[in-house]
Amino acid sequence: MNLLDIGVLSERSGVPASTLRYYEEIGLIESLGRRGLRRQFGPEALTQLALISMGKTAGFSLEEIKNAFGKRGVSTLPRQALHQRADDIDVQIRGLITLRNALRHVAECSAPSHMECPKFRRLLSLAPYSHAPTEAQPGARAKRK
Amino acid sequence: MNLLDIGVLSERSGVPASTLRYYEEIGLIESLGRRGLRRQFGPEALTQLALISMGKTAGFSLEEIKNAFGKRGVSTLPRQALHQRADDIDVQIRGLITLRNALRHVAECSAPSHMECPKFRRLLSLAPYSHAPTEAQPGARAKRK
DNA sequence: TCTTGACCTCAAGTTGACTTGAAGTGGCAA
DNA sequence: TTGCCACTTCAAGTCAACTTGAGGTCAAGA
Repeated sequence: MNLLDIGVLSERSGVPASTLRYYEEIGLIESLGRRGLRRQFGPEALTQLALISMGKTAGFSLEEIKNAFGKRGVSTLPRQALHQRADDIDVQIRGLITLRNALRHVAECSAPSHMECPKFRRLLSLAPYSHAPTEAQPGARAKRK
Repeated sequence: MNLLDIGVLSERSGVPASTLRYYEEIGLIESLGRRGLRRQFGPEALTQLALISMGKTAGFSLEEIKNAFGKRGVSTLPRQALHQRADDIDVQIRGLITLRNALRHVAECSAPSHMECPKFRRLLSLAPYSHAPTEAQPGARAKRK
């Protein structure tokens, strides 16, 4: 059987072994057994890690990712909640498009202060939550390396 | 002049006053003066906060956001770095689209485990970094509420 | 003038997501 | 059989980004 040693999974996924152990500890992924001391993972762990990576990028906490996709690919969330997450991501995508355009603009515009550039301000007016007194963005949380 | 009291800015932006003070302390935003003790902000602060919010969503650290857009709308980054950021965001957008589709699929698919659903796996194969042994995603950092 | 309440400062605490370090284990090549 | 070394556990440390708390200040309405 094609089980992956934690070291191999770490190398293939780019996720440090210490992080994989941590993910297993909090129930985000599952190892299928041991060879000696070493954890062995199934090949689907790679897919799961890609999913986790994307979920983190989307600003979901590990707990939320766990609920949405589960350890063995089983979601604990009701359909409605999942669609809500998807809707949040749509909003986020629109924000990112605006941000990307703003960055490209800043890179090219020669105005000394972008805050005073009308084109820049028009770009930002398209932000999905630029006028939002409403609390908290999509899955917004702080980020680290 | 139409200056905003910190309380008003907080209410309009949805950002807690304590956070606004923190942002000023680290040089991310700037108050234009005081009325008594109270900080007064210019109306462009609202735009800046929208930008900060989007930058956070994109996974940038406050330090990076500061460099990219500056306190007074002045970037300290070279053009090339700004375009690089924009490129990173493009990658991230593609990841989010994949994730959104995966969530919608999970919401509708009746397979007991999505990991074994061929459609789900095909969806994920479109992830921009699903096979990446390469380090660190775009501006990937950890997130909080 | 007096009170109120929203602000102020500064230090310390919190949170999620890891990382690090010390001390131990076990499969495998020499 | 002996080393080696990549793994193991467990506790403690780190980091960004805030939040909280104690004690203080001041503008404005009663």
